[in-house]
Amino acid sequence: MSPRRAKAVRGRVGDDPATALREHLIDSAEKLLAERQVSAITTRDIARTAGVSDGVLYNYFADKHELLVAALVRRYAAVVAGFDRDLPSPGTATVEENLAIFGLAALEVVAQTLPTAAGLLSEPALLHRFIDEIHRQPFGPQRMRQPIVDYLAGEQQLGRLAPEIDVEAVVTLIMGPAFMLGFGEHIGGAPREFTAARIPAIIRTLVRGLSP
Amino acid sequence: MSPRRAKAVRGRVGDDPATALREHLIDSAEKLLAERQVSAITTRDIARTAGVSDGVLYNYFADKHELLVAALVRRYAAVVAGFDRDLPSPGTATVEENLAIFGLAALEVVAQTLPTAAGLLSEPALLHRFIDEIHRQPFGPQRMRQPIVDYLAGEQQLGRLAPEIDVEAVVTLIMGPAFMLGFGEHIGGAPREFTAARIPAIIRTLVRGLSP
Amino acid sequence: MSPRRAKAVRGRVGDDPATALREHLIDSAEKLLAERQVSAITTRDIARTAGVSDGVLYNYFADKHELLVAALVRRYAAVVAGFDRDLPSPGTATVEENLAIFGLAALEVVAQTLPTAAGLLSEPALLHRFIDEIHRQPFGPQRMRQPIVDYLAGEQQLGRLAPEIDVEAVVTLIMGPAFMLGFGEHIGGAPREFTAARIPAIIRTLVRGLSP
Amino acid sequence: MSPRRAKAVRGRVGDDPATALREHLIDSAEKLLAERQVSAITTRDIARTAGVSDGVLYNYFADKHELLVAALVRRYAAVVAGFDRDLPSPGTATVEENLAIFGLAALEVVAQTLPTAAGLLSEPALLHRFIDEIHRQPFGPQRMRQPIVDYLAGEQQLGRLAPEIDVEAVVTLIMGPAFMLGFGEHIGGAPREFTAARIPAIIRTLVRGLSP
DNA sequence: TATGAATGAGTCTTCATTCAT
DNA sequence: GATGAATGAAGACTCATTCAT
Repeated sequence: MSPRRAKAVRGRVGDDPATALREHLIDSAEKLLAERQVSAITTRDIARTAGVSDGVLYNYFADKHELLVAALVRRYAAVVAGFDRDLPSPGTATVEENLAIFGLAALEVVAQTLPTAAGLLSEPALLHRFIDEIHRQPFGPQRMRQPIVDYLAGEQQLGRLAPEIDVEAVVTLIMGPAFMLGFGEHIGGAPREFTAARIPAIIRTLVRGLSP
Repeated sequence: MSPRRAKAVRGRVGDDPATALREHLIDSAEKLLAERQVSAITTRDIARTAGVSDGVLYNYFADKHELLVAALVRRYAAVVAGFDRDLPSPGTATVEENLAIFGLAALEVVAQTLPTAAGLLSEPALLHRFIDEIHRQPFGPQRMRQPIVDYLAGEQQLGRLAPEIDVEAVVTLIMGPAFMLGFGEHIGGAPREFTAARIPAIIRTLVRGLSP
Repeated sequence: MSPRRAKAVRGRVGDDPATALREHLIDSAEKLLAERQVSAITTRDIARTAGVSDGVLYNYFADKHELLVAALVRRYAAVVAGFDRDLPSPGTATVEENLAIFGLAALEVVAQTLPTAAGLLSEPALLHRFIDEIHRQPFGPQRMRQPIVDYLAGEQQLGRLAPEIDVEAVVTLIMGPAFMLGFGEHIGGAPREFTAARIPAIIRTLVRGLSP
Repeated sequence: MSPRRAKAVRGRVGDDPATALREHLIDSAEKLLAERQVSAITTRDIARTAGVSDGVLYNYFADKHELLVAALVRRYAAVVAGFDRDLPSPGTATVEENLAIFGLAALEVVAQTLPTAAGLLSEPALLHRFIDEIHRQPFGPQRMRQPIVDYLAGEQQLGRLAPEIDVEAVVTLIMGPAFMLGFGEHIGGAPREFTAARIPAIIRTLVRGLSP
């Protein structure tokens, strides 16, 4: 009565059978996204990885890009979720230590995200569809800045941070360096230990300011 | 009797005839690099732009990538040279004003460089050849940091900057945000006026520090 | 317990349940035939239009072509039936007026039939199956000529038409131009008003003959 | 100095080498056009028939349709040229004999043209490009009617044809039946001898008129 | 018997690279 | 050395047909 299921997802349980393969395809695309550039992923690769035939993806997605966008969103969501874990709360430890944790977390995110994001820049059409989709989700670009903003506001209330500080500027001063170091990992091949080791000094400098 | 020269470079003087066409090809590739993504540049485009035949490039370069790497290096050099222009000297104006100028210059560089750099990340083979080449040149990644380092050291000697400051950290705190804002221009379509307007507050926050 | 019927034909009465769906599929295909080229009709289109699943058609027809042939035959029958309506009888009005009516009716038939017939020519296999089928029906190609033949014979008996006339030749002289004008509508985009306006002069010329 | 030529056209002389392959490709497409429906011709077929690689055609034509249009035009031109041969002049033989010759010539043209023309109806995009092109040529649809028009006008001046006759109507009365009989050859498989044998009676009927 | 997802051969088109001239 | 046409491997996408459920 129901149509047959693809071999690849047979035995999979707890799924709506109608969407099991759709999810499986997104999984496969996401997996490929983790190992290579978007531009190097063909529809055939995805089908092979998923263990299904070449044409299936068009039963679930309008075109290749639609599938890739779904995979990119899922990947982005996973990374963002990882970022949230183990972030410090206002009032604990010292501000400097806490901000260093934020910096390291941001570096981690950048390292995981950058290759994909950069590859996306080479595919304007795909990029725009991704942007549109991400803005429709509960996590836009502000999503990752918010935890830092909240933390900083908390510390200001506790008096551990100057009240007149421009919070958004601070966020950029924390994430920007992480961004740049992450780029260096990819472009220059700098190892993580090296880039991570730079964070504390950067944060300390930021906290103390430059004046004599 | 010397061998025939391509029409496109005939009449060019002061060059070793053997390398005139090579340079001309690099010029053409560089021009295209300024207009579009690496991945959108075909060998035919380059030949057309150069006004020469499709096949010549293989007389001077092992393959398309080798030519592109040469063009990327040249482009990088040009951008770096532009960065050097009009940078402030220690002791002039205020430190905050001067650092904002560095920040804006960095943003400019990032904006000009990022699409190309990002495109490069999509082509690992090309990327590595570029990296190898760039490290062989007098300007590695440190090349752009150096002017800021020099400026900061100068201000330290003048006593306008705390002597114990970690100069490298400051450089990252200036270039990192520029980096990130530049990325935002491409990913999010933020206009230059908007990103540039953020620089002063960022620099001010950096100069003052976060402590109450 | 009788086997399940497709949702789309449930509640349909007075049919052999076993053939209800078969007929419904033919209806749907015929509907599509009226809207677009045979070559532009997919099995999926038919299934969607019929409101049934993609696979059913293979329970009733050997393949797509068999279904299409059935639909083509039905469509042809409908068009021919339309042709019969409102044809003039011998002895009424004038012969010239009456033949113009036949000419216009033929033009109408051609206009409705040609795109489909032409599309059929593109698919030899389908064409031959259609031809075989149509010859098995009570209406072959002669079916449409007969009303004209009968009318002409009637007029001959009434003495309004020369008795020595080759009736089959006249039929071709009426339908042929209609055929050609109908083709012109499709190939050249000539509007119906234009082609229809040519019929009277053609008939008049035919009736009068060419001799001085 | 000049680039190599495709194996397939090597040794071909009297051609501009630059266009030899272009012509060869059109030839090959035209050949295929003579044996099967437009819709059944793939780019690969053309390349194979031409004895060249799959991609060449895109060096000479924007796309598949552009090549097919060129082949269609050439084919149409050849048929039209054939039509012109051996047409009778006013004043020779009898009008009836001469018009029969026109009728047979038209039948020949239709027989050669119809399958292709019909196939074209199934491909609207291609059809329109063909129409546009044909209207740009010295032979539009009027091209084949003109010789008949000229002949009829000549006979009118000689007094062998009634002066008040609608010449365009006569042309349609000659070509229309040829059209229809030609269709019958394809649809019904009627042999040429049979269809050709009908022409004289049709012409005789046309010349004499229907009145008693 | 009906379902509709899965299959996979086949289509047009692009482009880096080669090589006869 | 320069030319630029020829090559052919890929890539995204369509759709008639099958078949597990």
